[in-house]
Amino acid sequence: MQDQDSYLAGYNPSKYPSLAVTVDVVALTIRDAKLCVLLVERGAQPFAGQRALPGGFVKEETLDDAAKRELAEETGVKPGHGDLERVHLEQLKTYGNPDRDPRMRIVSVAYLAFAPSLPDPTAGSDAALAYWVPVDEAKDLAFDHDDVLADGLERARAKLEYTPLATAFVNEEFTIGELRQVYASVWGEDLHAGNFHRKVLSVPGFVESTGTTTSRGGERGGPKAKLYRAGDAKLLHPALLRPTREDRVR
Amino acid sequence: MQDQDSYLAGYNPSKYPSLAVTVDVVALTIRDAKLCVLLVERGAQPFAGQRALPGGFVKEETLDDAAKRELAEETGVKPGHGDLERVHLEQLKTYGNPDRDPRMRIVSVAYLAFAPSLPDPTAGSDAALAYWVPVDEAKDLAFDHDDVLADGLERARAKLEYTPLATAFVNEEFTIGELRQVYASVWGEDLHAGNFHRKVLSVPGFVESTGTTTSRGGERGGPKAKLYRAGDAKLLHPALLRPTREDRVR
DNA sequence: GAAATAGTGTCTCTAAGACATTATATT
DNA sequence: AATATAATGTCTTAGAGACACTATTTC
Repeated sequence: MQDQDSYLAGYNPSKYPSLAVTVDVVALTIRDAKLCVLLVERGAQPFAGQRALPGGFVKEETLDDAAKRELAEETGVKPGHGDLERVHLEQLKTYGNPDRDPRMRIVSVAYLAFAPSLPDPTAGSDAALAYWVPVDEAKDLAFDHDDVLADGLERARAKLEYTPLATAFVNEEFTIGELRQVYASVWGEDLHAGNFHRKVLSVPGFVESTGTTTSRGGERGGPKAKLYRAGDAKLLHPALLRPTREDRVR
Repeated sequence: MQDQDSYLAGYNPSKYPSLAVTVDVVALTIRDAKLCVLLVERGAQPFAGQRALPGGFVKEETLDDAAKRELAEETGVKPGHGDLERVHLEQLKTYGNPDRDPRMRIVSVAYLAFAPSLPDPTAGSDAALAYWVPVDEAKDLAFDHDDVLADGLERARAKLEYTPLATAFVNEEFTIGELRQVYASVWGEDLHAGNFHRKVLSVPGFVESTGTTTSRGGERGGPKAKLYRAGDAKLLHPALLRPTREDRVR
């Protein structure tokens, strides 16, 4: 065996088979009350015609910056643009099985992004073949991206429970109903409107009132709703737990 | 911009500065009621004389296997040995800042290991300079390992709340008091014995009774304790939350 | 008016935590 | 005997969820 010291001192890069590090991004947004993921279409082998998560090589930059850059490139939204400022980005997991890419060894650091509804990438960007796909239609992705997406979805579902990240899916000002729709879309099950409302307002720092209301009621009736913005809490306490499902526990 | 397809097709490894992928392991155990981490001593520059997390280059193997191998090498416990079978290992986070190693770009995939008390590495292994250190004495580590350790500790503390992983720190058969000591050591605060006892037994699948008891009572008195083993739950429901601290929330 | 939604009220049940108590073992 | 620990009991309070209800808005 070698300790960290000796293997670093004796390392000669040319002795090792070449290896690359990429970032892949599971970018999630909500469109039409459905949770959607950003996918790109592959043109060439391997996996030609299949869809994949957006990603690319890591350059002379931090991993976080590489993920930000890839997301900006694929969505066609320039960094610095207001829309991207509000995107939450966090590292998800790293995938490095030797056979995950048939051509060479590629270690991919996956990121998870939560975004409010963003413009369609195809409109006015150089990301010709990127688009938002409802997550339940995102199957048979290239490489091991089915696994990456599944891990990203589970992380997103769990994070809604104990962090205020649901606010990353809505506009800066939002109604409690819109927030509830985020939970329903991500968790895939409806929540009781009354209880949800009371619960959200009772968690310290989750949301704070703007003092204003929407200019009109719901599309099919209902009163004007009060508007809120994200509060200063980093963790929800007490948490907002998913309806218990026995099969998640064992 | 490039989509994943074109950059892979056009990639020529020799064009890029060389880059290596390593795994580093935050291996935690409990010794003397204190949470300890496995560290190795560095002999050469950079960071000579400082301590670091055990780790090494990823070979022709999965990342998980690389972490298992490194842990076995540094602890001097052979894979296949009973002790290592019970070690819980999970991926923690990947660290890839361009300047984290002064010599070349190294992307390190950190792993987190929970182990029952293992033999001292120095005794009878080739890991001459590895030893267990109480986590509050593990400061000024080499590279960015202070950050890695901090992330690992926070992950461990959080995981005790909603998973049965505390059982990975104790023997196959254990008493409720031993389990409580794990929580106290990892969280750094004492727990109320009576309430903890009732709580653990009330969570379905957390522990199951062996029907036996310890052969003698506590060192300083007290009745023989019933023995338990880990149950089949993968998640604790309801969770065993840390005593609330306001500063964790904002 | 019919229908939908916002927001509140009420009730029940579970669970957390403070604290007390009993039993059993050790030195 | 003194002390420590295991295990259980009791009480209070917070919170989750079911459900009802009112008010307000749209079509």
